[in-house]
Amino acid sequence: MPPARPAQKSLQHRTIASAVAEEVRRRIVDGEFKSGFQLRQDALATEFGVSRIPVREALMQLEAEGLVKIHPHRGAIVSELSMEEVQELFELRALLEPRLLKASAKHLTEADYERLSQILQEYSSELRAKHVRRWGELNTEFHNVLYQHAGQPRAQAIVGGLLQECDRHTRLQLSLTGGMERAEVEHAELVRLCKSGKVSAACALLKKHIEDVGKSLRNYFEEHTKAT
Amino acid sequence: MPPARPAQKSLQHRTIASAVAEEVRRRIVDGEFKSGFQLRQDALATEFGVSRIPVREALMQLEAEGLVKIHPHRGAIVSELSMEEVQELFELRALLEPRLLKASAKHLTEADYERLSQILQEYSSELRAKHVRRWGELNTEFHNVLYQHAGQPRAQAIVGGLLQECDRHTRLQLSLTGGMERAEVEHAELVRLCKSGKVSAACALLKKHIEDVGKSLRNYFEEHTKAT
DNA sequence: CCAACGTAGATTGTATAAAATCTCTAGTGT
DNA sequence: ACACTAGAGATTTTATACAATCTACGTTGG
Repeated sequence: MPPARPAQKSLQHRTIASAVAEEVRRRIVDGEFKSGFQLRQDALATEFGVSRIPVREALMQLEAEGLVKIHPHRGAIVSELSMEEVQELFELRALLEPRLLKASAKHLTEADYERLSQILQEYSSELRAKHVRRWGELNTEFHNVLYQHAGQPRAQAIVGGLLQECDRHTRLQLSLTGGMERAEVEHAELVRLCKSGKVSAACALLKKHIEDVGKSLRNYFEEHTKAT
Repeated sequence: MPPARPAQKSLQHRTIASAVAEEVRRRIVDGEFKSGFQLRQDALATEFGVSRIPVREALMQLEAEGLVKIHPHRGAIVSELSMEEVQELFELRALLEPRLLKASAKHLTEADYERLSQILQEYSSELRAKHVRRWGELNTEFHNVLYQHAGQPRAQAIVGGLLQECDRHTRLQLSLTGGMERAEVEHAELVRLCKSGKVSAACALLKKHIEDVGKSLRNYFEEHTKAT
């Protein structure tokens, strides 16, 4: 058995590029890299102790996900979305996610419900306020478990990207306005409806849930731009 | 004014990677690279007279568009979609495109209608049968012109990728069953409805159009797998 | 004879270095 | 003073070379 490798940055992945992508993605979603921030290949490569090739590839992957915008010969920045564009993300989610749930709900297994319960429990444990990052991870997994049996891999991939970006832009507002508590009760209700076979009711709730979060975000934005 | 550059492969682009991406994309959409075909970095690099780095980046971009599937350490192949997955693409289009048209229709300018007419005319010129490739290009531009004023850049980007893949899988069937003629008359009708302000009727037609092409493709597929 | 192992060849992934492009500033001429 | 050009520095893009990984086939041992 070879001794554990030096563990460059505690990143163990199939390729260095994917490891870098994961770390940079985390920082963007967590808000460490804010909108408009310039991502310089050299700086990232030096920090991670790798060459610039895998960094470039990581940035390209993140651009495909929409988190980064690359201008040829001018570098990459964390993508800046207008409120209209963020609203569009929520509209697309409200359109796509109920479809996925409708197709997936009846195929959810006992093990799936078990995992969903675990997630809901971890939500309600008191450490939610402390670890906003963990909350986002759980939120993503929650949705992925719900949709995994829809048999619509393309739609699920699209929704995955949308979720990630929505999370990034919702995070601040969520933690300030108590949106997380509300999301929790709605998520629990969602699982209850699915479990009892009321699929169309679950889909309607899901759609409303997404639309409400979007509206809430816009209201928050408008008040704060009017004030200042 | 500098004399036209050597023009390595008559590809003039901002970066070599994007030029390679465009050429490989064309070959995939045109069917020169069929589903499952292995895209070897070295072979492509040699053919284009470039190094493997821009080829790698081109392949990554194509993977983001869904045309290529990359397996780490094992290379890239032209993505193989099951009929179910192709049907999913059409379902997503049927869901998204009417939305885009609804938002964009009322903002279409005189110049836009001019361009749409040009496209329709080139459709009906008799060279359609000869240049299936050109038909696909026109089809893509037709939809892009229609949706450009929707103010939904993300949705339009998604639809752009979907269109490309649908084209690739529809092309053979279209040219054999006379689907192109039918598409032409429906496209013309679509423009007429938009121009006369009947937006919701146009959206309904568009949705039906997309769904019908999907069904037609599935029927064609089922007959040909039963026969053999 | 069959299965597990290991090595050779091919292919991809990464590092290093050179080339191309962009940005910003200083200088030049009108 | 102002616009325009030239060039230096910084950054990205591409080429070349090396390392890591996978695949296939032959070998060995049971």
